[in-house]
Amino acid sequence: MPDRKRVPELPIRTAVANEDGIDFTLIELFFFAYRDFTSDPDEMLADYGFGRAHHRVLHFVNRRPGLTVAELLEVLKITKQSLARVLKQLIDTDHIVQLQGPRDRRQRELYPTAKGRALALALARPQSRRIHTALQDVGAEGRALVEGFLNAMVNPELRAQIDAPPRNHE
Amino acid sequence: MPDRKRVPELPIRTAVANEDGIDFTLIELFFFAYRDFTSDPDEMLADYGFGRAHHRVLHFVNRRPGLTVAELLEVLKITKQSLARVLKQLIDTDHIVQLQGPRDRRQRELYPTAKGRALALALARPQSRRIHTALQDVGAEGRALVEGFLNAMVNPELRAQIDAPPRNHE
DNA sequence: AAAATATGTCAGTACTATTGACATATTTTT
DNA sequence: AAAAATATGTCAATAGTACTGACATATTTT
Repeated sequence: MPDRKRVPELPIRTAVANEDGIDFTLIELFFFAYRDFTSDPDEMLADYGFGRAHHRVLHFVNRRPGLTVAELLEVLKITKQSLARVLKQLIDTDHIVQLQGPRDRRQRELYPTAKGRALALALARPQSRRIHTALQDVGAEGRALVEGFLNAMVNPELRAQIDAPPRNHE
Repeated sequence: MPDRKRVPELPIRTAVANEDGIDFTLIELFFFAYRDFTSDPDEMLADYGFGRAHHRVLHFVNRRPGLTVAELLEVLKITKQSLARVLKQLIDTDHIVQLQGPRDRRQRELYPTAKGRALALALARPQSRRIHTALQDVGAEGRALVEGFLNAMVNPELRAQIDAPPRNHE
């Protein structure tokens, strides 16, 4: 009868490389790049008692002023319960205002205030600077290519949403 | 005497574009790209009762077998209390084993098991496929450029860490 | 008038992260 | 040899972001 006690599994001492056609290099780089990309605004947000979720809401409300709560949930892919606390805080602190929908009065259109616009720009500034620097390192023709790459990384179903150009409202 | 009651802030109805030299397009794309990039493994991990943190630990232990707990904390930039639960679960489920450091017996070297290696590869597969497809859309010469871009997005202090090629241990 | 929709809210839970405090084993310094 | 520093582990409390499920209200559609 075999030993049913716990046999320690054997350690594998060889590193995974880019084997099996798996691109570990870019997987890892993407992780580091995104982490550092979000680190600058994260630090600034802490001063307001805000987190990354507030940034995202603020970003999209500034990009698509007048979007409804439902549209925002759709873009962010979160539930309304998750949004509730964050949105309430942004409204209470006068970064965002809600207006009753003109056609459908059940809807709440979301707009940034001057304060909310200013914060969104302040948060985006270091991120944009980082991107700009990274693109310089890569040559001028790189921008279109990087944009194409990032775009192709997004699920196809969602691309329509993204391509929708930010519009001014009413 | 001015009204001290709450005056509703005025809504701004114009969308932020890529004004002030701020690259909102790429900021937004980077957000969507990373979200979808992590969505495939996230779904798989749910089947194990694991989260994204488990994935990251598994990834780096497979990439740098034999790294110590302190080295792992340094790479992930989290605290040992955050790591504790996740690492314990991975050890209890035989995805990772700990060996006493040969030189310094206080250290715990972390190694993947066959099971842990298999899971790491399974999680990386859809991510790699996504990257591969995105690169195809962008042309063959694009890969080096994308790698350069992502690399330049990382904080310079950390680049040494990344460039350290995954090594086989002992 | 009834059903569907848009929003808001309450309650409970999970995951990942934090800080602070303390314990143990081991190595380094004095 | 004793003291200090280091590597790891663990306990407790807290925060931020997310989830599901349930229910309430106002409004629009059927």
